[in-house]
Amino acid sequence: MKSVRVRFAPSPTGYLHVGGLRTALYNYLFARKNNGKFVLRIEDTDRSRYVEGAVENLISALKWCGLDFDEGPQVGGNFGPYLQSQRLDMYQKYIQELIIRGDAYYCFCTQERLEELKKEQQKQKLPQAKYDKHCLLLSKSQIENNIANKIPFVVRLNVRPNQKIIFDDIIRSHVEFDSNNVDDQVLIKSDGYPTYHFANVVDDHLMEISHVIRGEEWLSSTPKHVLLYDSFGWDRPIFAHLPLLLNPDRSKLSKRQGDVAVEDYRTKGFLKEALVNFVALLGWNAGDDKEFYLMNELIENFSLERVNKSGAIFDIEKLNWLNAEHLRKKTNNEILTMLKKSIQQSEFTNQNYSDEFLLSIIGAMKERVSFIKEFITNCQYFYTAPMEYEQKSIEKNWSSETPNHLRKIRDAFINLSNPAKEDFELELTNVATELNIGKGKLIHPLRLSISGISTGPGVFDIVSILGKEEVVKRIDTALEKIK
RNA sequence: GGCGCGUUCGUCUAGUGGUCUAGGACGCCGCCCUCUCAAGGCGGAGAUCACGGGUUCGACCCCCGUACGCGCUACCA
Repeated sequence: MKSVRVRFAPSPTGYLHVGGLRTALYNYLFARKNNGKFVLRIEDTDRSRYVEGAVENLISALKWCGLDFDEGPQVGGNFGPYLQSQRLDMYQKYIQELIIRGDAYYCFCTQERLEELKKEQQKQKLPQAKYDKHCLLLSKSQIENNIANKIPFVVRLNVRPNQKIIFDDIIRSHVEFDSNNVDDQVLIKSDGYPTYHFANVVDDHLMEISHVIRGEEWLSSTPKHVLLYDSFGWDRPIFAHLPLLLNPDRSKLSKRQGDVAVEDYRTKGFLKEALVNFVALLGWNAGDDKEFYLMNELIENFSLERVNKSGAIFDIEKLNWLNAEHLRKKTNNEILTMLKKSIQQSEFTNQNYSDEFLLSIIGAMKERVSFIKEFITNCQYFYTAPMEYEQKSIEKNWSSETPNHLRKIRDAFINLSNPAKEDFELELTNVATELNIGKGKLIHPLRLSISGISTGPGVFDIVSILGKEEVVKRIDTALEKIK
């Protein structure tokens, strides 16, 4: 069997789209699973759409996601260059072959004539607007003359009528087109650059790509590519056209309806593990109930045969859940590193917290957060004393007796030397017994006093993390502030 | 309009002719645990398997048609 070589071939229009990420990921998984090569090729044949820095962005987004490629820009390889704009001479060479063979031809039609043609065809209600092969009739000398006179031209694919174009697709199985419905696609543009359709075929062949795994939007133009392979006498790669990623309204996933760039999710605080896991499951599953995957598990289990046919809506709720799942699977030390980074970007950037302190927060909050930043936002009281107290909790838990109760707790705490969590709890239990009231009557006001809110880890966890001095101080403050 | 592809709970999906009175997950609701909030456990609501015809003893699964959705229809990818 031919060795597996796949490619991700984005055009450098700015950023890595999550749909692009999924295409890249499936290519990557397929390559790794089959001990093949994953190559990155940049499809920059449209000079008008080129965005400065886009290639670098693409590569860094790919890398962030953990998709390292074996060949491509920056890393090189034996099949380069990997930027199509640097392969122009190769396209020239191959287009000549096609022209000589009559499978492609020069076309000197002006934009105006083309537009008129289209208008006319629409007026006649022709089933489809196609180029009319007008320039196919040009004689050799006319062509030479035009070229000599520097009349702009394109080169078109010469599609022969009344042919069935049939190809197989791993995901869609058998697909059939009638050549009468295939337009004489422009292969070389008037600026000398190839179109996607031509460059893609030449490059995939030259780069010995074994499997073309790409989005469904390419399915309709695959007959053109097949015609090209056949004309050159090249082996066709195995095709696999992936279902599209959709907006909540089922249209093709786009900006406007939320974030589409991998970078957006990164800055929002999503873990790369969660994004990759989530995107992998959009259109693929192993056939069992497993939903939590690490990259190596995806590689182990992935197969193109189990990719779905229908488009999938990008549902952020499930991504959130997966993010929490992945976060909980991380070690506290891994989280510590991320938390420190997050603190640097927060209002507490100037504070100096010990690793030990932060680690104890992580231990207390790990089950209660979905995002790293929530280790700060969901429990600000660990970083700064409460400025205000949740009104609802005051109404519910604060009575005229409460100040006296709290004073007793404070006095009990203050005498403790080097107390552990259990010591605080014991003292509070004693006070409750002495007062002949339930512990809850003490716990809730205590929680409110030291945290300002009514939710969070066990109150004794908070107390021991904050420490005796700080807790006593906060109780005093609360006694003053809460009337 | 033409061509192509698709259609199972709100969403992601399992399902390859009898095991489906359709399973799981997210989300939602309830209960348990409990000092709160989570996490966890248990349970619930939620899909006439787009619709209509076939084929078959039997169809979510096979065939045909219809509807709807999406994609392509560029000298963009």
